[in-house]
Amino acid sequence: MLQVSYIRDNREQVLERLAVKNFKQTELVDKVISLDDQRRQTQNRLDNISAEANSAAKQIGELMRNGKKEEAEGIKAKTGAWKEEIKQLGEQLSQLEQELQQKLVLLPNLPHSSVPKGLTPEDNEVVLEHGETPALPANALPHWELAAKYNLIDFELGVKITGAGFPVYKGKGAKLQRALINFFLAEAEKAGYDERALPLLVNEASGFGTGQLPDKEGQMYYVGLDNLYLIPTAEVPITNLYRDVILKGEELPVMNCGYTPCFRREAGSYGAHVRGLNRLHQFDKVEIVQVVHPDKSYETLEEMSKHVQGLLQKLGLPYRVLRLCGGDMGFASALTYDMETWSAAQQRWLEVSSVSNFETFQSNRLKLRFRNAEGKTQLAHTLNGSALALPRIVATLLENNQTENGIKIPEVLVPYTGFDMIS
RNA sequence: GGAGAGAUGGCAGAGUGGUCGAUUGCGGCGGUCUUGAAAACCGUUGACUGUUAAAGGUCCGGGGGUUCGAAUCCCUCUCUCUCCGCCA
Repeated sequence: MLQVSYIRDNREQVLERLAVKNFKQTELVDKVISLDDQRRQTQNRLDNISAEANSAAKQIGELMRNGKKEEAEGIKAKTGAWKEEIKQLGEQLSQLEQELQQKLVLLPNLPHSSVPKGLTPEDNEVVLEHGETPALPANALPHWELAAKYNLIDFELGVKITGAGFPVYKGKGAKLQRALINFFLAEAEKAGYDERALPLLVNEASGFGTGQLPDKEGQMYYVGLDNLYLIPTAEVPITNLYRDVILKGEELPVMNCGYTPCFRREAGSYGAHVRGLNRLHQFDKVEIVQVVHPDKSYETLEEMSKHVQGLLQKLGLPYRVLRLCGGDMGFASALTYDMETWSAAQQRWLEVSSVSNFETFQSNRLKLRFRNAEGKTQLAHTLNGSALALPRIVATLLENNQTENGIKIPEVLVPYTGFDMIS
């Protein structure tokens, strides 16, 4: 959520930046400003009358105590008019505040100045490519066939238990999952992230804090009986740990990581591009989150991107880094890097991580502040990234590392899997 | 699922109609003392809004009501805790 004071002071710039994000409802900006004007005016009138009423009430109290009942009655008679007006202004005020809030949550975050213009994934900027595309044997298979051939994943069993998009991992397939999770967590810990094990169901306030609610509830599974949502990413519970918190300056940066399953409804997706592990309703992911000083957040974003790239390098996967264009970015993000690995058998790039700086967009919703050098409270910046999401990593690992004799496990994983070959 | 209790400042915990944004303790910060530290003592210490700065306004779980005046009385919702039951 953008800060109203910022919108007021930087109207032109806000409109310009929203255009980069391809945001059309620019009239909302002026609507917000005019609603805020009305809000301020009403607040001001209410404050003045309240001040009068307060002092009258005090006087009455004083007079009563001194036994001057008649004088007190005299003042009492004058208070009736205020009462009605205070009530009316109060109602107006909360009405205006509500309307303002409703408009405000519709505005996406402003993109950073380095964000390229553009509408579709084609307009994303390739920042770098790393690693060689592996040469596969002539009879190379896509991962879903490899998974069946080596008995690693059973998609049909998942359908029986739950439905499409909920695979069952078996044997070495299951072990590989566990190994990847442990490897990612160990790497995150080495990089300074403190692990959290988290609730997988969150309440409405948490959904609002990170920007999933309102408006994107269709992407989450909802447990209506208890009014809770299954998390689409660990970002939600981790970042919300700091909701309504004022951190000490020296507590920054906060660095947390966590492994969770993630649940996404992905309504309406179907077809070949979602086959196998390419897109699931439930998948495993290790997430990294940082809460940092506003001066440091872009430095931090680069550092987080480097961390994710380090993981891909250690796994020996060819990858590229994209700077997302305005049209392809998330609602809450100011700058996002996507990391994609090359899936050799499918001959396509698969997104395995997304690292974003939200600046104050989330912290404003979360009321996540820190005490700055002047001792005043200030909104902190929040960032997060996948480090990493498992299914597409598994897909590329299987495809890229297939040989005549089976699938080779990257050396760094062997201590975690206990085997170096799937055959 | 049944019964009961409760929700107040970073924490603990007073406050049952007026001078209460709120006693006190702990914690935090600053100081005195000390070679240094601890102890002791003194001072200070909520958030939001508003303003050049002030003044002023709002906030004692959320919403509504009574009253000139509500942390305090009434209604309602939500949440938490304890005991019993069930259970990993």
